Amino acid sequence: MSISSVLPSQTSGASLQAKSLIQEAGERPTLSRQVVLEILLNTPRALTHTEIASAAAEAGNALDRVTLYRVLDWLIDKELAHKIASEDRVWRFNALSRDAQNSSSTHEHAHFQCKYCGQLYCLDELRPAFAFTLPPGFQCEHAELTLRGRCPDCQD
Amino acid sequence: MSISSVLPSQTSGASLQAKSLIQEAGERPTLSRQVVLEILLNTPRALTHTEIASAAAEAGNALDRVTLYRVLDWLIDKELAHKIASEDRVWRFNALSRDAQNSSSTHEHAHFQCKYCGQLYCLDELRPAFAFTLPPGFQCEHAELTLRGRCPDCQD
DNA sequence: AGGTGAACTGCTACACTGTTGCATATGTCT
DNA sequence: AGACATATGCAACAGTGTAGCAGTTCACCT
Ligand SMILES: [Mn+2]
Ligand SMILES: [Mn+2]
Ligand SMILES: [Zn+2]
Ligand SMILES: [Zn+2]
Repeated sequence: MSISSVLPSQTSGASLQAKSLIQEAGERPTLSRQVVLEILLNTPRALTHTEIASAAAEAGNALDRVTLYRVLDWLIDKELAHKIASEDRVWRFNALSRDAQNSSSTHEHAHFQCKYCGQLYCLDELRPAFAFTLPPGFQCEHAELTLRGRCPDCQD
Repeated sequence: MSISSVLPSQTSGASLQAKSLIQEAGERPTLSRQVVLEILLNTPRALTHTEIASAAAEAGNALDRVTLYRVLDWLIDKELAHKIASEDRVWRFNALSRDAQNSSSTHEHAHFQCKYCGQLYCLDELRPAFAFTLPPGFQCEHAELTLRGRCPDCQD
C-alpha cells in the first residue's frame, strides 16, 4: 500500500503550517521536524513509524530511523502530536489539532482501528465518558476507548 | 517483583482444575499446558509471557520460551485464555472464566492497567456499552475499553 | 560576518518481544 | 508394544524501539 495514496500532494502552505506551528512553540524548526509534522498534518489517519519514514523518503527527505523516533518523541513532548498503541504492538502517530492542544484534558478521545487493514483513525469528537464502579482500591485517572471494525476502504 | 507473591500456593485441586478443563475440551492435557493454565487460573490479574515463564520455573516446571508462546496461543485458540494488549507492547494473558467462554459475546469486558506498576486486571463485570455515531463508512464490530490509573498496590 | 556552544543528526550496536523451521520427544490409539 | 499425530526444544531470524557517541547544524553573541 503506497503512502502517497493517503497524502495530498504537498503544498507550500502545509509546509508553512508545520514550520509556523513549531516556531510558535518557540522551538527550532529543523528540516526533519518540518517534514515529519507536515506528513502528519497532511494525513487523516495515524501513521506508523515505517509509514512516516516511507512518506519522508518519497518526498525526497529521507531521514535516519533513529532520528525519526526522536523527532516523533519531540513532537509528542511539545504536544504537536500524539501516539496510539494497538494490538500489533506498533505505535501510530498523528498530529494534535490546535483544539486538542488547548483543551485541558489533553487529547482525550476515542480511536477506531480497522480489523482488516489496520488503519487507525482518531475520533476527535468522541470523548469517553462512562459511569462505572471499580473494585475497591482502584483509582481511574484516564479511560481509553478503541473501536474496532471495518473502515471505509474495506467495505465488501 | 516476585511472581510467587501473587500466586496462591498451588494445590492439587487447582492442578486438577486445569487438567479437567483441558480434557473437557477434548484435548491433550500435556504437562506444559497444565502448568501454564494452572498459573493463569491461580492469579487474579493478567500475566506477561515473562511472568508466566518465571512462575513455571519457580514451580519446578521450566519450559522453553517458544513452547510457552505456543501453549499460550493454544489456550487462546481453545478459549481457555485470552490476551490483552497494552502500551508497553507486551501481551498479558489471563484464564477465561467458564462464564466468559459460554457467553456469546466472548469475553467482551473492560480492563484496568496501573500506570505505576503496569499490572493489568480484567474487569469481567464491566462490559462496554456505549452510544455514539461513527463517521460515515465506519462499521464498529467491537469496543475495547481500558481504564488506566492507580492500583491497590500503588497507593501513596 | 565570524565564532561559540547547545542541540540535532546519523551511525553502530544492542535489547526485547515474538516467529519460523526442523529435528527430537511424547502421548494416544490400536 | 508399535505407529502415527502432535507437542517440545533448539537455533536462527524478524520487527520495533533504545543507548552511546562522534560529527554536524543552527541560533545567538560578539
Ligand atoms: Mn488520537
Ligand atoms: Mn480480560
Ligand atoms: Zn480497513
Ligand atoms: Zn500498581
